[in-house]
Amino acid sequence: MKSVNIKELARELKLSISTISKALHDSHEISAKTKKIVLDAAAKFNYIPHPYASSLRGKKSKTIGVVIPEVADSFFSLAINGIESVAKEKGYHVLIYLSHESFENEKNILQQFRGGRVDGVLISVSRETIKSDHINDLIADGIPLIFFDRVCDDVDTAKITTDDFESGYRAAEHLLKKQCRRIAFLSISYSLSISNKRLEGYLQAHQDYKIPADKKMIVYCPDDAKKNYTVIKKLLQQKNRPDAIIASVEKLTAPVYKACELLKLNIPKDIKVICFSNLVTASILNPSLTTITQPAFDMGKTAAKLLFRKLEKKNVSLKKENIVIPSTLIARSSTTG
Amino acid sequence: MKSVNIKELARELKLSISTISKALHDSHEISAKTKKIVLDAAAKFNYIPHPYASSLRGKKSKTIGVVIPEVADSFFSLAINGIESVAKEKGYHVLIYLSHESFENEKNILQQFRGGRVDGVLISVSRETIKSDHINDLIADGIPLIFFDRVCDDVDTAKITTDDFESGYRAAEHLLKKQCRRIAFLSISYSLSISNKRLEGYLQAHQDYKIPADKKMIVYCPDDAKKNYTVIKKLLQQKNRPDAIIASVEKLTAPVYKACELLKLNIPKDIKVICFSNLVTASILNPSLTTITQPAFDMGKTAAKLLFRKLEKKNVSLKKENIVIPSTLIARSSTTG
DNA sequence: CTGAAAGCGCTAACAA
DNA sequence: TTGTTAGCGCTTTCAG
Repeated sequence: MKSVNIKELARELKLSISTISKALHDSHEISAKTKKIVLDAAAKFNYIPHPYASSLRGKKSKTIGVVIPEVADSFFSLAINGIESVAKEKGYHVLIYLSHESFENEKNILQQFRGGRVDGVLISVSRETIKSDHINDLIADGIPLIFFDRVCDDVDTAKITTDDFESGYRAAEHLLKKQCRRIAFLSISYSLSISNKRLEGYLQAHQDYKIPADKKMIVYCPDDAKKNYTVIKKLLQQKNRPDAIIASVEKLTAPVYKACELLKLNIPKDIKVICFSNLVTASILNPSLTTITQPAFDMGKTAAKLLFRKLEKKNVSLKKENIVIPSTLIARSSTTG
Repeated sequence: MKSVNIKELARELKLSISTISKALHDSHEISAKTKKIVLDAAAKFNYIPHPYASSLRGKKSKTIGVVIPEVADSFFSLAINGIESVAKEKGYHVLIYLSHESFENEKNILQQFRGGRVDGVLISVSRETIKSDHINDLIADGIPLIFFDRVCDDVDTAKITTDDFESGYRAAEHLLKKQCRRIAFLSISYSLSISNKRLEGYLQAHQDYKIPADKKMIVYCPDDAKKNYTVIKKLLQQKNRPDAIIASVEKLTAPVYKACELLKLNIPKDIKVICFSNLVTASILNPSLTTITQPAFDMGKTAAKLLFRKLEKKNVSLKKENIVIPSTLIARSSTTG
């Protein structure tokens, strides 16, 4: 049956629109009897409030915006699951936007948010993002925004991250302890928080273990599977080739394995591999892959929870809020032996 | 700078609200000079129209709803990419809802859509969905809805699918030609369109090749990784165990590989495996996995394009519209030898 | 070419 | 306890 609006419902019941509205909101100024009549009729006539009318009136959209670089990635899809689980519980709706790793896209998306489409924003910035005016502008407009995973350090708002420095350290340490001496680090950005912190951890481990880190072992990979394959192949073909690889994101797993296969480099004998990854298939790869597994679902969930806390209570502050949820190194065959 | 609304902009320019609105919409009744003044001021004062006010007035939300069973799945995340690519081009926003394979959830989500939150819907139904009243109700309310991948056959609206029957056939044929005689088929639902069509193809191939298909080889897997593992283990432990497995969805890959590993069954020597999968890692699994790869991105893109065609021209009909985009069998080591 | 005014569907202050 | 009314921000007749 066609659904009906509040006006039609009022006409049907010969009650005023406001009585209906109040009854529907269980207002104390409405008698129990009337409430029941209204509720029954609402069900019967299939009344569904127009969300945008309420939003316009009430200045809240019951919608949050989520901005991520891409969705075809285990980390981000699991994070969405976490976000969705709490949004659903709170009766909120989730608008998802993909920056596709482009700063320009990200800027346009955030600009749109300033019109009132969303009550709050959860973002993991693009690999290109170095300026943060677009983010500060949004926050200045009164839209609460929380970073998860990929943050802008210079923006003073809540950040949900994992222990990137420590993870980078542990990854390098794991390999150094296995006597690797030329550990390549595959980064995806010169500016990205996660890349840099993971890299710093990697460097610190080298320092602590008194192994010099070769600048040539730090390689930047573009956002293009084929190009990455080429870059990695070149890295592995140089005369002083690495004896281990740390790939800082999941996307790099396949090109690394492929390149090793092509060059007949045995993992782990000729070269050891660790990836930052949430791939379910890590354990059934050939060979099974040692991973730094991030708490993707939890990070999304935590970010969303905090956002809703802010949305529900005006006086909650997001400033200086920094939650770090640790990642786990899971050792498998790609670094064994 | 704080963004401004149309009223403030009007006051600022000493023009009427309606003039501003018309100028912003490039109306022919406004002089070029005024248009320029308005546009400049809009940029300067950072005017962003309130989307919900426009929606309320114009009866269109510029938003589409996407309902999928889950997002942490290569097929669906790639389909989202396809959908998003055209939504972005059209200036539409994408609300994503997860049914988590629950009919109840799906029903609630669609019920919400009846209030005017979205202009159109793209859906891939849950594995539990057998009734389709919730879908017909929505369509009856005038919300265009298009199925992609998982459809309800009894609903007369557009459906974007892949060639499930043929894919099931090809998968079975591929294995039958390699002398497999006890091919297990791992299904995820008794009712789901994709499961049934793939299964029918599988059965047809058996018939064509004059190989009897054993009912015991058709196994239903729940939506739970651990339980699936158990189910598959049991399947492989029976005395007359299968010599091949067709897994009808990506999620089943890991449990199949794990179970084989545990039972020391060599893939492909002891048992061959094909999965319906869009996993990027298929080619680097141990052994590399023969897949039926679906045109996920294209399916999402095609579904979205058709929806927008409908949204843009009222006279487009979605009835009897059936687009089938073929899948590809990619033979790899899991079925070789 | 520009402006006044109605109204999209809803909520809430104020009246009755 | 119920009803009247104003107005959220915008678009769109209709007048001027």
